[in-house]
Amino acid sequence: MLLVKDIRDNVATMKASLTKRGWDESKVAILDQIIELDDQRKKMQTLSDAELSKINTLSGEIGQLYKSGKPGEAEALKSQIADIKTTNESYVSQLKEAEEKLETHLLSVPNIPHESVPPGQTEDDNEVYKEWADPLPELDGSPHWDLGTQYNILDFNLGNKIAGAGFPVFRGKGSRLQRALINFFLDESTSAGYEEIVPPLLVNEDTARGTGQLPDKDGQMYYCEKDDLYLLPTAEVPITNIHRGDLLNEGQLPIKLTGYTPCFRREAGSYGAEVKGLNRVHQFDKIEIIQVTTQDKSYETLMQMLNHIEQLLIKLELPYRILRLCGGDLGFTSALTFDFEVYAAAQKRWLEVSSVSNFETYQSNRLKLRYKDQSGKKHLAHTLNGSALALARIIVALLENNQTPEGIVIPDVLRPYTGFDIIN
RNA sequence: GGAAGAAUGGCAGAGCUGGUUUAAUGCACUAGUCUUGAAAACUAGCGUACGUUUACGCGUACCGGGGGUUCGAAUCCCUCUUCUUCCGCCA
Repeated sequence: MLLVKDIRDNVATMKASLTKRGWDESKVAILDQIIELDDQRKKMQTLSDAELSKINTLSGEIGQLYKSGKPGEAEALKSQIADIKTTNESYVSQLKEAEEKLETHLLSVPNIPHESVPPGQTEDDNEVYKEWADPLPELDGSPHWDLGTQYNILDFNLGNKIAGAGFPVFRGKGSRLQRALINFFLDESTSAGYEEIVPPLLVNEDTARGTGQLPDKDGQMYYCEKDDLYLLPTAEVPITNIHRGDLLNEGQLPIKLTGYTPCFRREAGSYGAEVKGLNRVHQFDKIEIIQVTTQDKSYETLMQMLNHIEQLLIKLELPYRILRLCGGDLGFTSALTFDFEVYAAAQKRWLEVSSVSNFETYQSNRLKLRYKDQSGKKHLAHTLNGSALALARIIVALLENNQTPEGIVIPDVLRPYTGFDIIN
């Protein structure tokens, strides 16, 4: 959520930046409405406060009058208060109305794109930030869904039977590969200084609101109505909320957290090759890295995280490229996002395996996550997160790219974790 | 799942038979005095948010969350949440 103060100070530049998300003149006018609503809110609060102040003063006098045995005069003051209350009720209802509208308006405005974000509507307009320099692997191998069946490591029909489409079952060496990747990624995170967290997999409404999944992505989360809990779509949600409401000292920053969780996504409306096999599923495993930083360090931190993720792909020996998302493809809450894609050689397509974002103060404003600088002044923190990495599609690339007539070759770096060097 | 009790500022802990509570007191913290320095002692300061003011300041709200009674609520009532203790169940 944006801050009204920032909107007031930078209306013109914010409007210009929002056009990168494809917002036109009529849409950016909401910023003017927000300022007007805030004016209204302030006006009504001032009026209401004045009435409440009168009531407080008179109530004190009534107390004194009763004490000094003048109940008659006290009664007279009571009737005065009744009138003041009537006046105040009108102010309060106008105040509440302005506050509610202001909140609704603010929630409907996405984060302001960073200056480096390219304009554009769709993923085709994303900027290739780093291209894969070597030639891409060329092979006439099987797609991963066939390999999964061939080696009996991945079973989609079984998933259908137990849960439904989009819930794959791993077995045997497939399961072990999964566990190996989780442990490898977590070890890499923790040795880079991230504290490992095992969070709850179900979260309450306040938590989902804190990181911005609510109200924006309501339909994407699984929801347990009886208990009013949401299955998490990403570990970002519970882990970033660890510091919701906190006032930290600058010395405690940066806070670096990591965690492995399954992720649950309802993911409406796609078809064909896009969702075939493991390309898009309702449940997948992901290791997330999260940082909370001071305002001046966050972009430096973003590049650090980008580098961390890049090293993982290099160690796994997978062809990858890095995209800088254009305004139209940028997530609602993000100011700047880089996507990592790996090349799946059999499908001959790029698959997104990581997304690294700087949310600046957009999340911390809702989270009320602040820090005190050395002079004691309070600032909203900057929050960042990235996948390091998402498993399902990494497995796709490993299976498809590393297939040989003898079997699927496991990259060196994973062998201590799998305990085998080939799946056959 | 059942019963009883509890939730107050960074921490501890009064207030809880409704009206100088602008939430006592202690600890912690910050600044100063003293000291070669430190400790101790002493003095002063010390919650959050919103509004208002050039500024000093002033106003309003906040005692787990929400609602109610009242001229007036930390205090009374309702409700939800969490914690503690006991019982039941259980990996």
